[in-house]
Amino acid sequence: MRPDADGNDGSQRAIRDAIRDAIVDRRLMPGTKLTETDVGALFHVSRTLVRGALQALAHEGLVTVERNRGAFVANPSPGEARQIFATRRIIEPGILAEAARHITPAHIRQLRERLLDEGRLMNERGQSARRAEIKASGDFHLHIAAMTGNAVMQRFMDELIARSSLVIALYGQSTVSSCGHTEHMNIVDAIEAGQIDRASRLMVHHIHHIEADLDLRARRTHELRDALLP
Amino acid sequence: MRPDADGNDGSQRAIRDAIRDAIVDRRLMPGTKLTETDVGALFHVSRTLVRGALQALAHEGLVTVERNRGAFVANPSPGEARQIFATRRIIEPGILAEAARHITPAHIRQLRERLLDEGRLMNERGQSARRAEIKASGDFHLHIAAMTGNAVMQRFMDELIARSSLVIALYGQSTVSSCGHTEHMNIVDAIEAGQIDRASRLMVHHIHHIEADLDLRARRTHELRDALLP
DNA sequence: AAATGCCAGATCGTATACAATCGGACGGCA
DNA sequence: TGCCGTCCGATTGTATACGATCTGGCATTT
Repeated sequence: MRPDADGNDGSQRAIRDAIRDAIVDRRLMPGTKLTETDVGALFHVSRTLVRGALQALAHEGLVTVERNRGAFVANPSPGEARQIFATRRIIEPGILAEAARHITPAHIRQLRERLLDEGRLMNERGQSARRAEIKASGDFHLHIAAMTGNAVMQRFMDELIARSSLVIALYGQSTVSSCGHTEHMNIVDAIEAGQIDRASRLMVHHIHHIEADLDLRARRTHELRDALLP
Repeated sequence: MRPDADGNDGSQRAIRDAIRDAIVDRRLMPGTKLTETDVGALFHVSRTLVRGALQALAHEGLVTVERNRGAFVANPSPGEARQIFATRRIIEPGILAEAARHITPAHIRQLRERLLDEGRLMNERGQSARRAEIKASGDFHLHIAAMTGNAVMQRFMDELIARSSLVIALYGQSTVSSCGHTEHMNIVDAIEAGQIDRASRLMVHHIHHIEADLDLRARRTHELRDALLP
């Protein structure tokens, strides 16, 4: 089911995924220049493949490309961040309802296992634990999307979650809100109880809470260029 | 080579847009091979730019790329078509609600003007009129999405509408349903009356009707390759 | 000293070159 | 005749070459 319909073989795909992971994991800071030659040297490939990967990432919104200047790790503005979460609030309740129609007890079990891992991560401290926590939190939403069996939707969600992770890493307060985990649990409970409406409402609130835990007022840019130019 | 009078990075974008329009307008039949050299010759550019454009279109789902075989105009399966419309049914009611919060009388007037054009096209016969009608119908949905002021959402809708147009061109019956136009009018009426819930319901039904007017049972492929391989 | 003009290095945009792969045609063989 | 293996042209995948453009520093001017 995954013979790469994109047609891109390992090389370009591998580069794209590696950079994406690095961005989402925040090992690459927003605004970082992604020089084609340098990236190519790291992966032992030519600029051609790197360019392809960067263009794909630009399409996903994780990288911005400026003509004759190059590619940079995306530095989403607060406005962009709000749009991302607004989009999620529109889409995800619908996804939940659709997923509920296809759900099996096995799926529920899978979700609960995820939640256990999530809970474990929550109790750890440190950078890497926090990163893992952000990732796990996103995976929860992706797993629900996967249950719809709708590949189109799933691709949209992939993009939204990746960009959300970037935004959270950027604007998240150091005091991580621990309510996300319990909210996930509540959502699964509601799904299992067949209370889809309630689950959808919980999901909307949950996304609201994620956004509310960010500090979107102060723009954390020291790059005047993209602070002044739109 | 030529400093493209467009001013911006016109070359690759121009090629991509030209091919996209051709696909959505159905001047390029699904399954048509898009040989890099040939396309490049048409636009007087090298394969490099063509490849970029084709990869971008592949990302949008309008083109499929098979490794070592090349790019083809997408030939969406009935299953894919259903996923596209299912996604629209999930997203568009939410878009409608969001758009309603930003709407002004000027917007309503714009929508009504669109509808007049649509009505005019409906009364004409012939291939090109039908194509224009499909396009106008999609534009209606895109305009509503634009009113949300949410660029993320808008990009998703761009993709969904483009793919929908392709699907309609592929699987649409020759007897075009004329109810789409009146449904659009009813939706605008509901929005103007402030009955957002009703408008959303109408929108869902409308999308259902569009899908119901397709013949998604018989796969119209004579390409055994992609009929047999998943 | 501040501002301006100019040059050089770095980096990108595009074209082209070369290698890898595929698909069809041709011819041998049962 | 029909089938199968082999070869060749066509097309793609990747790398490299070369001109265009930007950036930053240095020298010159006021």
